[in-house]
Amino acid sequence: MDTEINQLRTECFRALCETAGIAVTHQRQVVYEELCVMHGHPSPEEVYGRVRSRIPSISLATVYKTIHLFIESGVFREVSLHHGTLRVETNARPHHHLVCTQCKAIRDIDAEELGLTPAEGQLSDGFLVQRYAVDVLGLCAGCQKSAPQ
Amino acid sequence: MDTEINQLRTECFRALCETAGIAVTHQRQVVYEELCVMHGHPSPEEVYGRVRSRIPSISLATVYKTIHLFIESGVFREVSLHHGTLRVETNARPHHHLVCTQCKAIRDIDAEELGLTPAEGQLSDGFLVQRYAVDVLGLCAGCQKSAPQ
DNA sequence: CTAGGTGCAAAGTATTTGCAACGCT
DNA sequence: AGCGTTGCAAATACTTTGCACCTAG
Repeated sequence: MDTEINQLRTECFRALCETAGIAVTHQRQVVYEELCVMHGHPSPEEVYGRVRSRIPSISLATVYKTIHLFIESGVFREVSLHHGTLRVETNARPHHHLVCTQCKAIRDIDAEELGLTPAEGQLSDGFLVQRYAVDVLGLCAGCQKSAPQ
Repeated sequence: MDTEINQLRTECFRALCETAGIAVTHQRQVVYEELCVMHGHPSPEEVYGRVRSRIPSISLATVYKTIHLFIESGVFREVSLHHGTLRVETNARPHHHLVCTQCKAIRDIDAEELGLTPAEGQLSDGFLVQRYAVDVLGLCAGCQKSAPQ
């Protein structure tokens, strides 16, 4: 029976919503619960598919709105902060990215300046490492001033 | 005068195309040259905008095709391998991603298992680090077998 | 000469928005 | 009761595709 664990999730979710200052609705509750039990990195469509089996009348737009709300509130994260459109890497030097979580600006930082030199070769499960791409997430100087908190 | 440097780029580009086994066309040449002088992480639209000032008749579709060709041939990279659609991170533990460059599959790896613990705090330019997101790019076990080379 | 490349327009996918009805607080 | 939330349909953004014509090799 998942009843008890869902009961627990309901409590957690109410608390989360209170903190974030948003309303607790049945749709949000169900999207939250389904996300909690989904593994991997589901797309809005996949979430929609599962949620619809519990709330047949829900719309995809609501799922999108809810996911965005969760991300803004810090309840969940998105896999990549720069997923919007195709972007070409024009910098040929080995480098990583400073990504501002506020304004989404991306700045390059030379690999050696960042000083991260992880192990090469084969990982335990047979994954063959080619290279590392590091996103350093944080606040750029500008956003630290404008959003002091 | 940029004439000389462009002359040089023309040479480089011909060599690149030869290696990749693709034809050298005026459109590809110009897209290549513009990408070389653009900074940051341009979108196809931005590239189109610049290229159009030199080849007014070029179509956005050609720019897309050309960018994809460049990426496949390894002439340029894309900023994020998982930019397609919004994906929700359901794994609450601190972790990073093993991304297969062949089949695009993403697997989680615990942060401590990867053993990468970079410095916290403030970077030289005032960027305030919150966390690191690492993509380990390579070939998963399956793709190593199917594409031995 | 011919295989591959281009431009156009149309189609496809992903996501957002305006608005009337509805439900939480 | 009032404002935020929902569902719908339409709009928008981004990207791909089919096809006739063109061009590099």
